[in-house]
Amino acid sequence: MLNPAIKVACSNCNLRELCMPVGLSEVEMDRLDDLVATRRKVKRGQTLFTNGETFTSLYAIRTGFFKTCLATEDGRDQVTGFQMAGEIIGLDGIVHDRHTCDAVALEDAEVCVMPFDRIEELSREVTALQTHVHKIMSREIVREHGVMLLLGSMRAEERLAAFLLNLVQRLHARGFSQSELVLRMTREEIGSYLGLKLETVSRTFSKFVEEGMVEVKQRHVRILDTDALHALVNNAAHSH
Amino acid sequence: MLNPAIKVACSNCNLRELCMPVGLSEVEMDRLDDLVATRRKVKRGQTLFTNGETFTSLYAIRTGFFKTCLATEDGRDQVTGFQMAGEIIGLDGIVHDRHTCDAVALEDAEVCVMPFDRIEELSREVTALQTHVHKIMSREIVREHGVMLLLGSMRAEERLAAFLLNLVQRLHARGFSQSELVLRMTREEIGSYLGLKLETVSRTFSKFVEEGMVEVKQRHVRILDTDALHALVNNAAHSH
DNA sequence: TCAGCGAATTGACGCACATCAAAGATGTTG
DNA sequence: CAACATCTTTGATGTGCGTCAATTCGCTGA
Repeated sequence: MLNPAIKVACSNCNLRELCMPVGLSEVEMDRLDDLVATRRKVKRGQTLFTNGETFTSLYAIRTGFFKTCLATEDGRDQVTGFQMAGEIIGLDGIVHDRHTCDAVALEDAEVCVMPFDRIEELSREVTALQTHVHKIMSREIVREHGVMLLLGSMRAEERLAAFLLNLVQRLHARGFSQSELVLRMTREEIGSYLGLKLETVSRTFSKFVEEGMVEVKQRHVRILDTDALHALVNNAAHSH
Repeated sequence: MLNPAIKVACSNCNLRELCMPVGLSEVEMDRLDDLVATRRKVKRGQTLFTNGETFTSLYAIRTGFFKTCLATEDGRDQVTGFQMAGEIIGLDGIVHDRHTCDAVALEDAEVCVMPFDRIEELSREVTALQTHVHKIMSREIVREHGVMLLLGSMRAEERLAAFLLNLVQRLHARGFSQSELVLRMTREEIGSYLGLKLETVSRTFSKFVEEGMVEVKQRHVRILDTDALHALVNNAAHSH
């Protein structure tokens, strides 16, 4: 630690528990510090990587907020996820050594660049890292299952409720409020993620406000009745 | 190969190129033969694993056809995928050492059971296997991105067209016809996967038949105009 | 302070798909 | 081969969300 200002290692990073395996020996931890080749800043609106680009690295988000989205030739556009500090992005590129979606910063951001060949090399030697990589990928698969459930079987209110609860839950895990959040994305981006049009997102917010479940002021959201939101998601009041 | 009737190894398996890495040395191939602990038969309608069950192994499908589905307490049910010979299932279980969905055989099936600890152990030593495992998981992530696009932005006809094209393409890769297929799942299961009701699936099939794009006799489907189906998927004729 | 602009809200209307219902086809079992 | 359960098709009707359009809000910069 001669010069902490320059060498900022994973072992000192306060996001460590989110990105890295836990319970490492000191030796292992030292080795993992080599995973991060460089840092990279991405300005709001800029892309971290884009569809078609050669895949070389995974990225751990240090600060900022991203969306990943799929754009098809015919002009369809689907947001496939929103990622925040401590989360890993770029996994889509592994299959074909080429990214298959765009990662766009929704606010000024900084990421740790982890060359994938280095990850593979190290995870052959550090079992905890190997397991960790597998779990990260599996977690992403399970998350997407949840999105499929949402898109395939929920109504607008249920989708938005699930979305809000998921966001606060993740923010809370990072030390933020359980009930207050600032949306980094537009109504249109929320809509794309949830398979809804922006007007529907807006109307659904308004409905939640009318019913006293949340307060909404532009992108500032305060959740007043978490239970009611949970009930919405779980009760599938489709019923007959 | 003293007793090929008993010891049926990956190295002899005709699905090898689908399940296993390619370009292995003979030594490596021999080692990979140890991956498969046992075989397991699953009768039609039976589950290979279920939500909540402890995760121990990945499964390579030898014969048969599976669906994976998520069931929520409140009675929602979402088919998250259909899997055929040569495909790997069980990846969802890795994160929490517990499966998060059900895998149900849609016809009598047989799978190769590959204990995951053994996979991890071997892939620390055989680089090609390590890469392969990563690619399989990444492929699943990318596939799910595609499903999100489908569920989030396509209309019924587009969804069904995409579904049929995907199925024949995978079947073709396994040596079957490019234009004929037998659906192993019900209209309801197709609907669940596509975020539609079974009646809509049935009606959409009927529409395709009227327009001369396919022939449908119950579960037997013959594709008459592949290009028309592709056009449906790509043209996003939402337009204005 | 005000102009300008993208984002968000709200309303009116239409449509794609869901829902409800009934009949027909298929295959399984005794 | 009859009897039954399951799956599929088709029709009639309803509705949640999309579409189109007009304001309104709130930020940014001159």
